[in-house]
Amino acid sequence: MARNSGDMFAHLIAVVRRVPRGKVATYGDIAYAAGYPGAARQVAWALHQSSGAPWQRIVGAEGKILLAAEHGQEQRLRLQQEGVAFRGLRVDMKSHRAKLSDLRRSKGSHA
DNA sequence: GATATGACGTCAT
DNA sequence: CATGACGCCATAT
Repeated sequence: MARNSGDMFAHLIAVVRRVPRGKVATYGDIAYAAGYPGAARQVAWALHQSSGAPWQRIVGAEGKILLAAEHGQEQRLRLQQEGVAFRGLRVDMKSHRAKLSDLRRSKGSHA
């Protein structure tokens, strides 16, 4: 089976869209949860290519915002508006990092 | 097909 | 914590 990049982006974006409001995920987490460990860079590409996805909820490792200055400012503002708390220049991942088990597929644990 | 680039991640210094 | 280096993978030229 081919697994073309088109499928890859679709899966990546699907996972991105699963990140709940008020929470965030890292590029690596998205790639891993989508089934493409190591494709963290492609997550960024997927966000470029797609529109409508909650790009603001995707941050770098340790909750660091990687976007360029102005866009980074916008991302931070948007996250704060969603209720995400910051710790210096990073998101308070300790409280706002989405769980991989929550991103993998809906369903999941049922209690 | 090769080289350079990028909203990455981890490790070493 | 900042910088440099390497690994990873798709895109642009």
